[in-house]
Amino acid sequence: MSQGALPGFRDFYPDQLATRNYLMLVWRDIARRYGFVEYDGPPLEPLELYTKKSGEEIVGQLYTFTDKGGRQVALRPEMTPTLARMVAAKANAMRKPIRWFSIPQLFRYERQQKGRLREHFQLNVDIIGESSVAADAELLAVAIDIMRAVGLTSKHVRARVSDRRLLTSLLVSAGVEENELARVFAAIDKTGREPREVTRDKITAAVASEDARKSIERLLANAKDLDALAKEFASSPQVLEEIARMREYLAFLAALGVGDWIDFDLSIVRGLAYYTGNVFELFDATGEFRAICGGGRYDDLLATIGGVDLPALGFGMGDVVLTEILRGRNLLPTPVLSAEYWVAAEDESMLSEVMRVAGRLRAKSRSVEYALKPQTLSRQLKSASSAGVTSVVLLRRPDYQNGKVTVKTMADGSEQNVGLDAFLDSL
RNA sequence: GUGGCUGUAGCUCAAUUGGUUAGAGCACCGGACUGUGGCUCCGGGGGUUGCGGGUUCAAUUCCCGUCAGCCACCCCA
Repeated sequence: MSQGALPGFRDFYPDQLATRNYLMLVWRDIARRYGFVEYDGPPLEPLELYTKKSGEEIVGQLYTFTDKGGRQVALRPEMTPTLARMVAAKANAMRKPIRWFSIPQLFRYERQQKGRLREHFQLNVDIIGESSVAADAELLAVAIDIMRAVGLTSKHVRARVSDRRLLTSLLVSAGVEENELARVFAAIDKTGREPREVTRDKITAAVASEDARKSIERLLANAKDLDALAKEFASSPQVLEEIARMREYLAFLAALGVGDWIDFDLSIVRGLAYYTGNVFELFDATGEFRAICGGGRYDDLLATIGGVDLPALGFGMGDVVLTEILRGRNLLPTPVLSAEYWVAAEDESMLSEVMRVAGRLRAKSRSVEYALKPQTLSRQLKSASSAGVTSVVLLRRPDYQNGKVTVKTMADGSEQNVGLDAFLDSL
């Protein structure tokens, strides 16, 4: 075997690149429909851009090196810090809310596995400078509309939504102490993926109060039932306020036409520490794939990174998992990699005439191939056929001298003798 | 970082209890069907059996290591 790409990195052969381009086309189109504009930043950033937010431990998962100027640099593992910097630099000058999206290639030095490589392309969609619930609904609608655009339905994909403010108010109301919250969050985040006993053990370890633990049990039992939670914890005004916010969010999502994709699920917490409010994930309904997309509100992050205090929310959607799902469901379009026309000549000495005709077709924006070496007509047609062109423009010496060519449609073999000029004008 | 499974041509797979120059289909290139493709037939290129050691008269086949891939854990994009 010859050596391939580095582990976790991909070679994109033409058909694979066509798939990637297709996805990006959809991403750009849907983002555009929602009024988002595209930006980009450098793939290489100062290391401290990432350590400032996440601490030193993240360095182990970054591609880092010292450049020739002695700077510590890293290949970007996520886009948000770059976004924060760019927005912060011109925050005052920009109309709010800012609706930006980007499709960066991101890098992470980790053991690769299904749906997760060391490099991927990720759509990032962010709204900055708007704290209203409508913004949260708008953001999630973008992600769901992308699912629709690639042919997935609400049966295939579910959006699970929650809100850390709601979860926090519920836990506080249940009697969990401030300093216990983080560990309870972590335990709840894993609820769907590990046995109930493990979750219970973790909560027992994290929470001192017996009563609080019992409340958490009831809370988890009703994690997908907003009405039940409202009833159960009706004594807390804080909880009721948060539930009202969630109801408004769900109502807005319905108004945006994506209501049937949504499942309320309090156990969605998301690993990233910087989420402050609404959080959501998009999952394949069969559960055999990783999350397609994840995001939420991070109102404090811009102040931390960029030094500008603006509320913000966003999501990331990677190309790897989405491509796997679409391939599994046979929803990837067959890429068209063939030229439209093949110019052939009956007479092997007519190569320069072939070139002239090819040139005129190309000037008409048509994609054209022809045999680069002298070949029999039989061979040329064989090549044209295997190249997959839809039509062959055939030159015969006497006809061509009279300005005529034969246009052959490969699908049915039909031929038409036409004037070259008229044919070109018809394109 | 931990553990399990796997590794033969570009792809999908063969190769009798370890036994002679590792085969086939598809793909690719070319020829024939005497200058209009898709069919058919013929031929060709392409493998130090992932790599490195070991056991053996003999290793694709057994053992060890290593690399890579897949899966799970960890962690998250």
